[in-house]
Amino acid sequence: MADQAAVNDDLDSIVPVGPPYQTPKGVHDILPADHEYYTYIKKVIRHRLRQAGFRRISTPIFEFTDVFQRTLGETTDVVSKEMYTFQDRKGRSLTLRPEGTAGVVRSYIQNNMQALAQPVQLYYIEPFFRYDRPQKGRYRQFWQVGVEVIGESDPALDAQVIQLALIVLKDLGIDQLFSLQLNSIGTPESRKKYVAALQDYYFGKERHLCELCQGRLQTNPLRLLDCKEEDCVTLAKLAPSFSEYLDDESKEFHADLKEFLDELGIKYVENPKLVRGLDYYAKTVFEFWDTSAGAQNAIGGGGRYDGLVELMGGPSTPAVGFAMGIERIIANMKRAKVRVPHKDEVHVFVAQLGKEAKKKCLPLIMKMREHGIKTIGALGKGSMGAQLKIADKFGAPWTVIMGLTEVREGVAIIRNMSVGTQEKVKFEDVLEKLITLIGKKNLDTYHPGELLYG
RNA sequence: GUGGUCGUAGCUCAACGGUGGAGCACUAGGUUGUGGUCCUAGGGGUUGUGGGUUCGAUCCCCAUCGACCACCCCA
Repeated sequence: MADQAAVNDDLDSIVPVGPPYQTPKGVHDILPADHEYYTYIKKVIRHRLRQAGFRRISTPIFEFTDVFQRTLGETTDVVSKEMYTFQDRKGRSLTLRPEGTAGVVRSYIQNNMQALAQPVQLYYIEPFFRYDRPQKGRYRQFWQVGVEVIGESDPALDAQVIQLALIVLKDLGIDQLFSLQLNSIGTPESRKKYVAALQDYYFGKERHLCELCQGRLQTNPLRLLDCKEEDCVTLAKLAPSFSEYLDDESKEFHADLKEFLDELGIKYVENPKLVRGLDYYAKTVFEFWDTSAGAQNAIGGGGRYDGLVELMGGPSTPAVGFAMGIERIIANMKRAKVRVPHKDEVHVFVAQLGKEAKKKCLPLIMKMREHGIKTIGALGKGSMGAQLKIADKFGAPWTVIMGLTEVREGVAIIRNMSVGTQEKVKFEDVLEKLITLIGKKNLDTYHPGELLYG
C-alpha cells in the first residue's frame, strides 16, 4: 500500500498541469463528423485536377531546414518565426514543412522531372506546420491543397491555375464568398530596384513611421505600403509606385493574363498592394479574400515562381501554383450552410434475439454489406428495446428484427424507423426488399476488379 | 510575437465573496419481443491547473495551460 502511494506521488510529479493528456496548442483531432468534409473536398479536388491532367504527389512532412530557409526567404515571417525546426540524432537540422511549393520543387529537381513532358502538373493534399498564435482558421497543423505547374512560362497557365482554384471553390459552393485579388510583382530584378527606390524614399523619414514599419523598412519594405497607421498611410501615398519600376516583360505578361481571365469570365480585383509572404514569387501573385465584414482573410493564394527551381540548384525553370487551406474551406462551407453528403450514415440496423436468430443474421448482414447496404448488427446481448434504442441512435432508417418466432416461420421483420411501421418478409426476400426500400442509387457499392495483372 | 475576452456537469449556459443550479444529453423504471414521443426516478462537478488574499473564493490577485478576438501574418 505504501509502495502504491509512492508510485502515485511519482506520477503526480511528472504529470503536467491540466487534464492528463490533451492536444498541444493549436492542433486538434479531426473527428468523424469533420472527416466527411475532408473526404468530400478531397473528392472534388481529385476529380477536377485529374480532369486537367494533374497528378498527385506527396513529399515528406519534414525536410532539411535549408529546403525552406533560403527559398522562402530568411526575413519572411514563416522562416524567421513560424518554423518547427529540430535536430535529428546526428545533429542535422530538419524542419516540419510550413508550405508545399519548396518540397515539390526539391522533388522536381531530385527526380529529374525536367526530363518529363513539360509543364509538369502536380497537386497535393497534405498537412503543414507553422508555429503561430492560433486563431479560428489558423492552426499549427493545417491541411492545404496545392497545385504546381512547373516547366513553362505563359500567362495562359497562370489563368488556368486560377480557374482551377475557382472551379474547386464553386464545386464546394463557396466561390461567391471570395474575391480574387490580383497583382504583378515583376521580376526579382525590377522588384529589387523598386525596393531600393522605396528605401531611398523613406530614408530620413524613419521617425515618422510606426515602430513596426521601421523594422519593415529593412526586412520587407513592400509591406510599408499597406500599413494602417495614419502617418504611414500618408507617407505611402507619396511613395514611388511600383508600376514605374515594373519591367516591360512583366507588364506584358500581366496584361495577357488579364486578357485570358476576361476570356474565361473570371472577375478579379487589381490590387497593387498585394504582396505575398514568401520571397520566391515573381510576376503574378493572387489571393482569394473573404471580403465579408471588412475582413481580408485569405482562403488561398499563389502565384508565379520562375526563379525557384534555379535557386534550388535546378535548371532555369518557370513555374506557377496556388494553395488553399482546407480548414478554412470547411469553415466557410459551414458558414454558407453548405452540407456535405453524410456517407457514414448506416442504412440498416439488424436486431436479433437468441442464438438461432443470430446464426441466421450473421450471413445476412454479410450479404447486405456485399450489396452496398451499410449495416450495423447488434451482435451482443441486449433486450429488443435496448437494441432498437441503439438503432435509433445510429439514425438507421430501417431495422431488421429477428427472433425465435421469425426463425421458425422463415421470415424477418423490416421496421421503418421514421414512421414506426413494420412488415414481415420471407427471409430469402429480405435483401431484395431492403435494396428496393433504400434505393439502388443510395447503395454504397464497391467494385473490386480494376486491377491489372501481369 | 503584442494587446484583449473567456474557461462551471457530456453539450449550451446560470449562481451579490456565504451549502454550485437549469435545459438538453445519459441511466433505470412505467412497457417480460419494439426505439424515437410521454410520465417518474436516478447518476453525475476537486468550478481548466497551481499558488495567494480571506473566517470563508466559481467570484478578488498572481502564475500556468487552453479556446477565441484584434494586431501581425497568411492557409
